[in-house]
Amino acid sequence: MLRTHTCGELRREHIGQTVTLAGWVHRRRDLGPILFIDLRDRYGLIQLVVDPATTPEARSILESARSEYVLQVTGRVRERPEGTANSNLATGEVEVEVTEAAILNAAKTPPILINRDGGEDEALRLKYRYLDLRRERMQDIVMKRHQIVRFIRDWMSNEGFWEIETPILMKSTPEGARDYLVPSRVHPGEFYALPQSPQQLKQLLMVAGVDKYFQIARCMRDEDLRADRQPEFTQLDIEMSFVEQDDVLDVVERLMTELVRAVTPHKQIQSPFPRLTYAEAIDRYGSDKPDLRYGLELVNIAEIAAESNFGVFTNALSSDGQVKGIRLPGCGTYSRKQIDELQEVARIGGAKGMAWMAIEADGAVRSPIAKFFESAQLERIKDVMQAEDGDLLVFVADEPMVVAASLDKVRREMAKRLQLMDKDAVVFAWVVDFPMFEWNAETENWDAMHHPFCMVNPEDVEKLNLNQLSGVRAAAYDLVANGYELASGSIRIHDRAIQQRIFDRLPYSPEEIQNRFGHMLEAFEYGAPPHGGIAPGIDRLVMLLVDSDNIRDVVPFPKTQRAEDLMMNAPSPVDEKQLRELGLLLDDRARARLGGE
RNA sequence: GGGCCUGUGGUGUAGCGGCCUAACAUGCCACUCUGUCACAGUGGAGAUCGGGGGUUCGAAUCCCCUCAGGCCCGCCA
Repeated sequence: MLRTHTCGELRREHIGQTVTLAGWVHRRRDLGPILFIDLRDRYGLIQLVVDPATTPEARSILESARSEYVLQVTGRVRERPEGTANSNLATGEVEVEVTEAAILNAAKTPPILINRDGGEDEALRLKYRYLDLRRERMQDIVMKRHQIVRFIRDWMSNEGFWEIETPILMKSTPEGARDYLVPSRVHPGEFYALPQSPQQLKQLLMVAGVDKYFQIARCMRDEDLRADRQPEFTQLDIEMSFVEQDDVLDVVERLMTELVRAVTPHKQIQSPFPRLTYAEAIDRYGSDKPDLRYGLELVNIAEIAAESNFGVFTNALSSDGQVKGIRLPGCGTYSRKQIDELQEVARIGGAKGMAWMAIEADGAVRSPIAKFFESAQLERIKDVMQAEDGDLLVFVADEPMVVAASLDKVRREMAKRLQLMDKDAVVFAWVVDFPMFEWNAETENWDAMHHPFCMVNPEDVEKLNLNQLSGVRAAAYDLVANGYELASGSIRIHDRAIQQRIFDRLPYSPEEIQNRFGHMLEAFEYGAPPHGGIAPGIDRLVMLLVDSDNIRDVVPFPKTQRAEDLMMNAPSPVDEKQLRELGLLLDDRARARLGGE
């Protein structure tokens, strides 16, 4: 070893010992003859003192040491002189008097400052990610992520789950997300797909009698990125046999509760987790992943709106639409400009406009649409929305999904502006009873909302038979927390007949079904146990627990919004020879692009 | 595919038609300094303002195109 101790571990009890340390120059304070260096490693900082009076040799070696140089030093740990202790440092009561020093490696001046946090253009941080990761904040996140994953592995193992690896080279499944494809050299013209999730394999493991499976599984989806979405991400993949919905929820609820208490004890969580149906979540919050740290619930004013003379409201209602509003406490003094900004927020959700009523301090209603309402109707609106003097009421009238999406956007934006989110609260909730089918306007077909192996709610089997697909609920559930979808799962179909009835409703021909799912259907004929599972997203969980609102913070080597790795420069062109081996040719568009660069 | 925001010495910002021969902070270099800890002090180097085109007597500043990063819509079973 090049060291006897780490920089962060030295304390009073080491006083008098001769130690050898290795680390990076965090900061250098040259007072002329005497030189102080803060030496840094993963474990912390320690102050080195280099005094030419006692060790002229070491002093001259370290003369050239600059930020981020890698040093090895030997010296005696001693108490700092009276009055010079630094209480900001864990090692602040001691220092190391250097007697021997070696520069293990010099360093160019780094493009980002390791000893100062953030602020740079993120592209620069990503290009020099190995430097960014040296910073205290990033090291804390990397460590926290390790602790979380380690806790999960131990906990799941103790509960009797087996961790089992599944292939990365998989079969393409055209439904769902776009696959990342890997060409086969042995079979030119054929492709593997990287897994979007180990969904089918974990179900097959249940058929195999594994009973309780988990995996810290990497998943890849070739879809566009968001602040909480990377093209590759990590899931805690779970599957269990002979279980019902409550059994799966119970496992995850206990895991999450114990995990948060163990790893981030400063976070407040409530237990048991509240449960909302999908319909209730959409109705009250306009979202299937509501942030329950604050209220600002959606209120239906259809009854009153229907009696008004406001055409936008009455027209929406007469064409199966809704009229809903949100009460924004204390925002009655919003200026025209502030309201316009909010309208822009509502438009992002698809609304064509946003009506508003400001309640003045004396209770009077100030609103461009007030003239379409009788004063008794205005009072009823104030009443159902529980409006108080000084509030602002905003309304959207449109088809239900647009009302939900717009008011969800407004609700989230206002929670931010009014600072209603408690940073140290993690409010988990279960969203249950998801619809089984989703109308796809583009293909004009019904798609499986979760996936086609998802169990139908037994109460809705009759609707399935009658082909009333919009009302069929699935035994599918999500775990949400602070406005994020944290996990998604379902009880699966183990009954071949019901499975067939689901496939009958989906836009697949018998040949397609055989081709895509034949192996699953065949497996299910050999005694598949009733089973179900769920998959919490590790990245989002870490985000939540380290107070980050960006997934790139919690992924050591993330990709940009255009799915590039700025450090490695991936993706990149490959040799003609590699393409030939795989039987691949670039088309004109691809060649023009590469030639033009 | 679309909307919005950002891009000025190494880094972060200011400047938003002529006062810019581009300012400030920090970092970097040199010198002084024996108890600092974001050391201090003095001096110095360093950017033609993401790139291209245009408008103008004059462009970092206005317009168009383009590149890069971000947020969002679509997409994400």
